[in-house]
Amino acid sequence: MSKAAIVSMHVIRRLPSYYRCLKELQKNSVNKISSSELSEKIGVSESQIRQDLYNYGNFGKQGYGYDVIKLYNALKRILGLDKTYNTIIIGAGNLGQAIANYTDFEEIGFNLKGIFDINPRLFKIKIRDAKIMDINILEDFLATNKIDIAILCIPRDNAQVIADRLTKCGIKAIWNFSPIDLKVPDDVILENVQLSDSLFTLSYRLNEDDLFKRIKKEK
Amino acid sequence: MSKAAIVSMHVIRRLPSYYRCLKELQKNSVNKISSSELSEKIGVSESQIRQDLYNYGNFGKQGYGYDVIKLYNALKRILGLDKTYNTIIIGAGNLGQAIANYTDFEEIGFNLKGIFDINPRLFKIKIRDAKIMDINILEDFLATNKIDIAILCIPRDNAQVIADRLTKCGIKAIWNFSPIDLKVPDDVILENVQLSDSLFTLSYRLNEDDLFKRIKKEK
DNA sequence: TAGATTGTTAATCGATTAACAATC
DNA sequence: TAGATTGTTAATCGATTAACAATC
Repeated sequence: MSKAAIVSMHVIRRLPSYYRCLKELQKNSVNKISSSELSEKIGVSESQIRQDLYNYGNFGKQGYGYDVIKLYNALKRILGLDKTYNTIIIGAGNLGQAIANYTDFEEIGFNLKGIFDINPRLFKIKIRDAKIMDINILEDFLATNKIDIAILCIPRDNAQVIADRLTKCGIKAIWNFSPIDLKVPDDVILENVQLSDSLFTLSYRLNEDDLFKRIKKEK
Repeated sequence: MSKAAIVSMHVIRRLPSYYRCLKELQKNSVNKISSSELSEKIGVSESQIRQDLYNYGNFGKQGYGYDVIKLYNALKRILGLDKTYNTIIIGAGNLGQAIANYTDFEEIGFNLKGIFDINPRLFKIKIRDAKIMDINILEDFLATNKIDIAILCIPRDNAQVIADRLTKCGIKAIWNFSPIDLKVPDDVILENVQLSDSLFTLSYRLNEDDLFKRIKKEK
């Protein structure tokens, strides 16, 4: 089991798109927005937007709507984006390197402190400010560096073993790109990005009409 | 709007983890599995597994359970993984290149036919079998090559324009990695992988306890 | 004050779980 | 035949939508 959230995950997963929208509005110097205008932009009902925000407090004014800057800052705080986080990447393959190179995350406060791999040929290579290190020194590294988030980009087979080592060292959040349903302790936050699951969902939907035509015929 | 699915997306998004599990079982030469055993492995209730499968037909035997190979093949077919797909990647930045290099997708039938970018310095570079080409020839390329899925890995600002060009050329499925809520015609399938949204959800959850302590205090 | 829009409760809808008859 | 487990309907639970009082 992974840590359970207080608010429904349905709500939580909508917050980033609210945040993205408010960020854009703010950039465009819009001062004010109503839930019905937001609804149109984001594709979520206005009722749901108000209901979602209601979980966290009152950010609007009756008869007026929401002050863009105020709501933007509220969402930023709610999402924990007013803080910074130290991260490490496990696995310096294509995906690991791509994420290491993706400077957008750095800009918003996710600071990459190191990369780990088993391949000695990669050791001492630097990706931006982060060294690629031997996975064998993982425990030592974590004992002397305060890391908030471990980003797992390794093949399926080793993923659970590495996850166990990470949580044993006190890592409290794993961003998992390995195609496996990891088991982590109750107090650890696990966020999965299953690229292949996403791709399979796409191929499913490309075929759904045909599938049901075939199912109908077979009856 | 993007194309609506026949079966609930809740069900569809569980199918890949069923598929992954059955693939593993098959590899380990397990012959038989019951919904309650599957439930334990996947972390979904046995009732839900039976209910989900029920959408697509009857794959088990009363008093016995499911034949692993039979259910595996059924899921493969349901997910459309018994076919092959031609893909292109738009955007040869870090993420685009990482996906291009990710041979796992190729092995299961997603064949990369080309990569497009605006940066002339990248043209003619090959990533595995796929050339990086000028985005200006996108329309020509699509007129002469049957492409099933476009993988969008470009910055936010151009994403909608490129999506419009793709759908105008008859592309019926977009796997979108750009951090933007794209608008596509009703008959186009849009599958989003919002990496930053996923990371924001993670930072939210790292802070949720504190957040609610603060909210409580403010009352 | 009148109009607008939030905050918040109540009603509805849909997804999940429970139950059990069918049947291997 | 007895035991087990699916297929399938019914009951429950939770999420979304609707409604409207509060109030700017």
